[in-house]
Amino acid sequence: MAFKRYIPVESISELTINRLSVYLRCLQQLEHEGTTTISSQELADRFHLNSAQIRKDLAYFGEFGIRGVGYNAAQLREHLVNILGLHEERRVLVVGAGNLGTALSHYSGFNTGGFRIVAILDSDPRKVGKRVPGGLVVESVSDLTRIVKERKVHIAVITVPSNSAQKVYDELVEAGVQAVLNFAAAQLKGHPEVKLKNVDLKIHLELLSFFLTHASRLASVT
Amino acid sequence: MAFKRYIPVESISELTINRLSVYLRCLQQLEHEGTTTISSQELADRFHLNSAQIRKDLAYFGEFGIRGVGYNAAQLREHLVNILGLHEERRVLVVGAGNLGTALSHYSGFNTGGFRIVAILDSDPRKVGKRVPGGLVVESVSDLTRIVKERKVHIAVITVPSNSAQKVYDELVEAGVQAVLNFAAAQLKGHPEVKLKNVDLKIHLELLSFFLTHASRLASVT
DNA sequence: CCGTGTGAAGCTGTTCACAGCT
DNA sequence: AGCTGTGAACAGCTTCACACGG
Repeated sequence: MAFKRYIPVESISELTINRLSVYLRCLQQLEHEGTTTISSQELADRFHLNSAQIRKDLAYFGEFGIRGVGYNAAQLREHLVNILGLHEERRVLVVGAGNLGTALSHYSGFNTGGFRIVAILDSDPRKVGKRVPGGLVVESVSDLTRIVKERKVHIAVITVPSNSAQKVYDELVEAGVQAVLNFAAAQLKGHPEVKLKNVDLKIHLELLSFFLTHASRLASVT
Repeated sequence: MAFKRYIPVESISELTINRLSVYLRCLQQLEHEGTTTISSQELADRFHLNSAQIRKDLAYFGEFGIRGVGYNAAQLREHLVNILGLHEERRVLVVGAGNLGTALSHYSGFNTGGFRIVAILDSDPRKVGKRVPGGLVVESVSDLTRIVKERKVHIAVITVPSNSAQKVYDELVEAGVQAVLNFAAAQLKGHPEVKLKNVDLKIHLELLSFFLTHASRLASVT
């Protein structure tokens, strides 16, 4: 572990972790622009963040700045990569070769910066054997357990219809994946030892719809 | 407006609105199973929510329950549809016919329950004119303004590369869209009168990576 | 008697403001 | 002199617990 951890991980909020990802993106952009040193205030002004919050978020993991100066951009980026565990390759399996699964399997964000999609599965025999954009060939969901074990899958992404999501989830856990990202609108249950993150894309549209309906004066967010 | 609003919309948190979407999904499932009446406690047990929070969230918008009994599932669903503004059709435009844009344009969640994708645009002449799964034909981004006006687009979804996101966003605002859902990893700025929601899919993978790295004892989350 | 609706309490997350280091 | 790191104040969100109405 390249950084000192000051407090137990369990007590760090997901909000903080998500912001670390944001800071990482900001630093990558700044470095790309040639910035070498940046203060929390500059970072905040540039990306509409709060400087105290940046300092507090970082303080959970160590002292990365120099008082009176600021942070070394490259160094801080490296620290964030380590904190987020992006220095080691994470092998990702996509289950469900529908629209979303196919898109994610060759979405650049899912094949860079520490992540690599190692397989895409589907239960539909007509899809199995077809090559998806990005180069992977769809494999059968009946080989799920074998593939998870052989390719040492860390993270599984579920993009199957909601009525088969629970079954897939149970198989994934049984096969030994360590974390699951679920895009199906289903309430998955039963395995507290595997980190599960549910993402509902429709919720964002419904939020916007709410604001359109009630807009007297609107405000930007996120 | 079919419901009474008790407090100003501006003071209702996005967290509450997002939960209303969740409650709506739960009710749809319950109705599908034949449930007609449900208490906040049952709803909470069934979907791992907090009953007081359900009641409080609903209380922002009216009194929908019957004391001593609970809520009528169909009625409450209808109220939520009204609150979220899903009773009127929302016309959605997707800008960017890459992997994600194409997937979203025929993702069922984006073409049901009040939403309808009316066009998908791209700047690449090789993509323009091609039919994407779902039936839409890719149109040129140079027709953006005309399409937004003619088809009365309410919501735009940005799935273009991050370096062209700001340009697209500015054009969309200029053309008169009312809300924007941005999937590009870019800090969009300049138009507080248009509701903007940023979604970063990679952030979820990075969160999972963090937990894999630091897992001593893991916990499930949403 | 039971479950909603809601003030009040408790908790979590954010921001302030400054001591301390460079 | 200036910016980090951080306790303390503040704000916002969640949960409790019970009065009230059906």
